[in-house]
Amino acid sequence: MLMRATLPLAQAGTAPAHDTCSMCQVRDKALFSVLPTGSLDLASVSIAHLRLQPGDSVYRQGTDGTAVFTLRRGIVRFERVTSDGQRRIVRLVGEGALIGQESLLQRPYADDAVACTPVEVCRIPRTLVDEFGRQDPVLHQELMRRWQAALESAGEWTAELTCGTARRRVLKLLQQLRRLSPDGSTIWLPSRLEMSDMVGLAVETASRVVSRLRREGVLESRGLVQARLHSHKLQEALAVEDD
Amino acid sequence: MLMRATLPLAQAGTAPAHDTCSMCQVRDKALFSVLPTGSLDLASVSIAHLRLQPGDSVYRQGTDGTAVFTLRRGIVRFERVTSDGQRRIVRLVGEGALIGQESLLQRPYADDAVACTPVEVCRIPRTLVDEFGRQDPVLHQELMRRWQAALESAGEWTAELTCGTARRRVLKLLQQLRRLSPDGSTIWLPSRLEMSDMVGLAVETASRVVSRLRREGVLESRGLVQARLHSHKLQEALAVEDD
DNA sequence: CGAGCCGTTGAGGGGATTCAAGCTCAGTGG
DNA sequence: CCACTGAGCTTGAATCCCCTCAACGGCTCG
Repeated sequence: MLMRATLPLAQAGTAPAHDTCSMCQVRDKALFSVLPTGSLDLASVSIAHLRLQPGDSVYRQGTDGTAVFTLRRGIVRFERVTSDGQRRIVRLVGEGALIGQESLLQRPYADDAVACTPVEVCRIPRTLVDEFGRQDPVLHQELMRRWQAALESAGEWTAELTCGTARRRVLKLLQQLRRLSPDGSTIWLPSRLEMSDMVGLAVETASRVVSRLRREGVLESRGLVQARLHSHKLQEALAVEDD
Repeated sequence: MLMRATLPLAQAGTAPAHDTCSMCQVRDKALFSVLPTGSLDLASVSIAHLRLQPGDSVYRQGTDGTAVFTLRRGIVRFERVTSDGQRRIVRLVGEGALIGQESLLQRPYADDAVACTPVEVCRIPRTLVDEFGRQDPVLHQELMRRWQAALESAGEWTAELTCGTARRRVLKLLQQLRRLSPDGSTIWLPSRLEMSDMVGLAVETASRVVSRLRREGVLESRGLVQARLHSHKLQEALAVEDD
């Protein structure tokens, strides 16, 4: 539930973050990709590398944020509790995403950000972003791009995942999950409870739909949290559903 | 005080804005509120003031945007068409909002932006924002704040308006509409079709719920598109609904 | 090995949709 | 002046999809 170990990369058995920023695996997707490589030596010092297990929070809604996070690996969900006490998952993000941007505006975090899969994030202090921002205004441009991407993704979530039949919603969700998976065909398969909170259905309904999709060969379970997804069958099923 | 603007979008005048920017009625809410008053004389020249009727588009999804808009009066909705051909309204904004920010990133508009009520907007060319941004970096800060506000509002829309019973969704929608109304008790009452596209229900269901709320005294119609809303009864009804 | 969690499946009921018919109201033209 | 028309709102009846309640099996873990 709480943030697990704040393991620097050094303790995790790899080289210290110090010299890894400039050769980061998600370097080209990350926030600082717009900066010249040289700047990153400076950055590495104050950036912490964290690992989280599924269910761990990156941060909690309402907390005063002092850092943004770059998602290096895994999937993170944004969730909040509605006024009638239901949990709703309002968006998912994958590798390369920047999360907790509101902290740059000195606002409290708007949602809970929770690891869906094993996750690695880089914790970037707000002050560091401010500093780089003063030096190189192009960083602001990049930040705005991130915000816009988040906004568009939120719009699509609302439009595609919150209406239509149970079957269609789940199919659309699978489509989303495929986009978030680095691997093309193996996806993270959320628990039925998580799925139900994403698409606004009862747990049992989600289970029924998934079971049927499995029988139809759209999906093959690979353990509890992974599945092999047959994209063409998915598209077929969606095409039928969409008329 | 208010200027007459030309009706058709294409030939909307630029001239009259000249002396109004610095004494704009939404000056303190608008994007340029962060700039010193003096700067605005410059701004007024290229800013056009437009009037739109309900149903008119501010801009269309996919269009290459060259301008952002400040909403001076009225309510604007963002809508898109889902892959199965349904229209979905994903967010509403009211007075003082900045819309079409994606144009600042030279991205096409993400949704259709449509006037819900009679609307007045100021069309601000991208180049003008760029220019001010170079002069005064605080403008970027303000833009980011706007993006974050939009994102949070989108999150709440998804969380509160897309699940639960029909009655609860409509009640929550009324709550939103009250927030968007300058007047505390008289709100814009969307058509049943619009409501159904906002909360993801059938038109008939929306109609049934609204009729019942009217019988219960939560709502009193004032013509076709306006209603008097009894806030305390609304809160009561929501409290019951939320357990 | 029992407890607890999660997933699955069945049965039944309820809320929303669908289909359909009137209704009001504004605009139109005879 | 008023019938005619069409669009939007309302309401009824029947249907269906999803929710709720419930039972059961597999799995992990103490």
